[in-house]
Amino acid sequence: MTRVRQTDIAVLGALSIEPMTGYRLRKEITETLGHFWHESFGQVYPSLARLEAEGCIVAMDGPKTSSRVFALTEAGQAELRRLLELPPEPQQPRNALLLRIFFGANLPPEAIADLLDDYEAQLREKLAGFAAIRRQLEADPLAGEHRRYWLATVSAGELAALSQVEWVTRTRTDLCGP
Amino acid sequence: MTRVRQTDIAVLGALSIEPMTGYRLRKEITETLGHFWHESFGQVYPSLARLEAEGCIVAMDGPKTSSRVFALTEAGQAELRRLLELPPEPQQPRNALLLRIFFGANLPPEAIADLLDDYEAQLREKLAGFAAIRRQLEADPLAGEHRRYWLATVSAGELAALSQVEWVTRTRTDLCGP
DNA sequence: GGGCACATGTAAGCTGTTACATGATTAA
DNA sequence: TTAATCATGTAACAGCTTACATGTGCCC
Repeated sequence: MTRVRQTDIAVLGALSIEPMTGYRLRKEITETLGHFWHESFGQVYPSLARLEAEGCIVAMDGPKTSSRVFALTEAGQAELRRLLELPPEPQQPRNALLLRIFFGANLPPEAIADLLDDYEAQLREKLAGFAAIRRQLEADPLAGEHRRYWLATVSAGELAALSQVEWVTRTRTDLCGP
Repeated sequence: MTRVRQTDIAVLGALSIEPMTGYRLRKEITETLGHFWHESFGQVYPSLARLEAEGCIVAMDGPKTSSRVFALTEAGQAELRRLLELPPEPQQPRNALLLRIFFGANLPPEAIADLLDDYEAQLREKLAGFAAIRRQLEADPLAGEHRRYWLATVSAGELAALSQVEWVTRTRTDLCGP
C-alpha cells in the first residue's frame, strides 16, 4: 500500500498536454494550476528523473544546448490514466485562519477584524485572477477538448472564493460588530 | 525570518481553554478542530516538550501515575496572543480532486462521474457532521465566551461544503451529461 | 483476567521547501 | 554588455506521518 506520488500526476498530466522542459513544466503548473496546485523545482526534477527511469517519459534534445524536452510514452499515458482514476486520498486539513478564529476569545475584536479584512482582500484578488483566467481560456483556441475541464476548475475556485467572501462578511459583523 | 510553528498555536490555544494531558489535547484537536485542523502524536509531544522548555506551559501531576497535565503560564498566554495576531502565511494549495478534473480529458466520462459522486458523498457526510457539532455547541453551557468563535468556524465549514455541493452538481452535468 | 481507553514517548522515513551552484540564451 | 529569463540540478533542513515500544487504570 504505497502512497501515490501526487507530483507524478501533475507532471504526467502536464506532459499529456504538450512535451516540455522541466523548467517550463514547473512554470506552467504555477501559472495554470496555481490556484489549486503547487510544485517546487526540488520536486519536479527528481520526479522527472524517476518517471524517465520507469519509462513513463522520454527526453529529447531541446532547442537549446543542455535543455531536455520530456514527452509521455505510451506507458506514461497508461500510468496517468491509472493515477487519475484513483480516488484522491483525503488530505489532512490545516486552515490557519480558522485556527485563529477558533481561539479568537484570546484576541481583541480589532485583531479579529484585521485578520478577516486581510483575508477578504486576498479573496478579492483571487476572484480578479479567476476572471482573467476565464477570459483567457474562453478566447484560447488551443484549449480544445481540455477547455471544459479547465473551466470546471476555475468555477470551483470562483464558487469557493465567493462563498468565503460571504462567510467573511457575515462573520465580521457577528464577531466584531458593524 | 523563522517560520511560525503552527502546531504551537493549536497546542497553546487548546490549553488556553483548559489544562490537559498531551493525549487528551490531541484527542480534543481531532474531535473539535477536526474539520479544519490536524495534529499527530508525533507533533504534539515534541511541541509540548519545547513549549515547556521555553516556559510557555507548566506540567502538573495528573490524576493518574505518570500522566502530566499541562497548563498555560502567563508567558504562554502572551505568546499565544502574539501568534494568533500574526497573519496566516498562505499555504500552498493542493487539491487532488481538481488536479484530476483538470486532466479529465484523459479519462472516460464515467470515471469523472465516479470521482464527483464520491466527493459529493464525502461532502454530505461532512454536512451531517457539522449539523451535529452545531447542535452540540448550541446546547453546551460550558462553551461560554468561546461559542460565537466556535460557531463561526462551523459556519465556514458548512458554507464551504454547501458551495462545493453546488459545484459538484453543476460540474457533473457539464462534464458527464444528465 | 481480558479488553479497552488512557497515556507517553521515540525512530524511521517520506514529502516538500529553500537556498545554493552553475551555466546558456535572448533582448535591451 | 548586462540584465532577465531559461534551464538543470543538489543538499540541507523542516514538517509531518506511521509504526513501534511501553505501561496504567478501569470496567466487565
